[in-house]
Amino acid sequence: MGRVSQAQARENRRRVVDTAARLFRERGVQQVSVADLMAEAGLTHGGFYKRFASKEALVTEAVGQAFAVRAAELDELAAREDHASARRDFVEAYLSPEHRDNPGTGCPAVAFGADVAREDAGGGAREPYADGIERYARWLAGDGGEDLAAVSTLVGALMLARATSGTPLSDRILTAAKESLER
Amino acid sequence: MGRVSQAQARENRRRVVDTAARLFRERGVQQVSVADLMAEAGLTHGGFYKRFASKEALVTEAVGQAFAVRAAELDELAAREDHASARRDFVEAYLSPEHRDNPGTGCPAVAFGADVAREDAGGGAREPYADGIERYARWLAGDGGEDLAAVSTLVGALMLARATSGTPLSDRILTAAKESLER
DNA sequence: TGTACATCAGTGAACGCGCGTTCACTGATGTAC
DNA sequence: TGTACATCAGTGAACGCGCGTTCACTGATGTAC
Repeated sequence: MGRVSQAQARENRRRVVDTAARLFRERGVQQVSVADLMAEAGLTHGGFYKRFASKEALVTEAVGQAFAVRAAELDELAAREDHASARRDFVEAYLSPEHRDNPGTGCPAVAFGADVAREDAGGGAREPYADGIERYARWLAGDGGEDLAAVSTLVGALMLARATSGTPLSDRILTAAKESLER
Repeated sequence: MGRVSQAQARENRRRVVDTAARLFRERGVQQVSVADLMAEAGLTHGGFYKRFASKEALVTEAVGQAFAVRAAELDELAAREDHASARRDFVEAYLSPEHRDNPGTGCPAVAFGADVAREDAGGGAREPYADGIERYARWLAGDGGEDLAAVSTLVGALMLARATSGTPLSDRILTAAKESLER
């Protein structure tokens, strides 16, 4: 193939991170090989280590990227309507069957939770993860405080709904959490 | 070593399941090899397939076993005091730093959540998992109903506290969820 | 109760496979003049 | 502006390793008589 322009190289790298952010959330970090990932991004696996120090380094970037996209969505929602409406719309979308069934573009806190929890304390993904959670909590409170209980309810309900997906319990979890948060 | 008595064989099998229930929760299913597991149970890996159809089948048993132990603990707690006190004690213990820091003997809903969510809908672990969640929810309600929102808050807070463990945010999550559930 | 033998729990080496990572190579891009 | 050459993004084969699983074997247990 030969050398590729610097602009194209940057674009390729960006596409690898975006693809990782999606695939890691869909299947879990362990179930996505470097070769899978690169193929999905339209490249071969050999070049991976020209751009990333290791698979683990990519995980850190993918976590940061996924949270950054989410933060932008939250800001956009907040800009469009008053806080109470924005919060209601967000909770509604978060606890919807669509969100449950599409982890690839969904909440990084749920999708990366187990992986980050098992990473050693020194692992790089813990920092963007914690920042993302704080941001969720402040956004939900809306008054400068942080609503960490609401974040817990949202995240827990989505994880449980996914783990029980296919059983009638799954929808009941989403509904119960929604009612509890809109009270 | 030669043949071992039937009683000893049953005991060995039980120890493998118990060890799996602990190690899978501590490190995650993928990070525990069959050889690791058998060594930790004091056996060699070769005999594994005399007792289990596959590693996946053991996961299903380990999930069921972990939830069964938890259910027994809940029943014992409920037998000792009135529902309000039992619930308060349970929430307190569930959202403690000790529980956060000891996943091996802790809540299976959190430890197995990601693995069960990614298992195909036909996977065997989904059923014991969903049963375990229903049991939590009914126990927390105490009146014949089910408090799925409270389960979501508990599970979400524990997962987030583990993923942010080592940062000051982790303790704040536990405290916020506790206050929200004791209101 | 004692003996002979079949059973089978557990052993340890081996298998095939996929993974993360490395590396020599290609050839278009970027740059020095 | 045009030319010569150095750079380096991406390729594809190869590496070592660990994993889930299989299997021939050992020898104490269990049982038929």
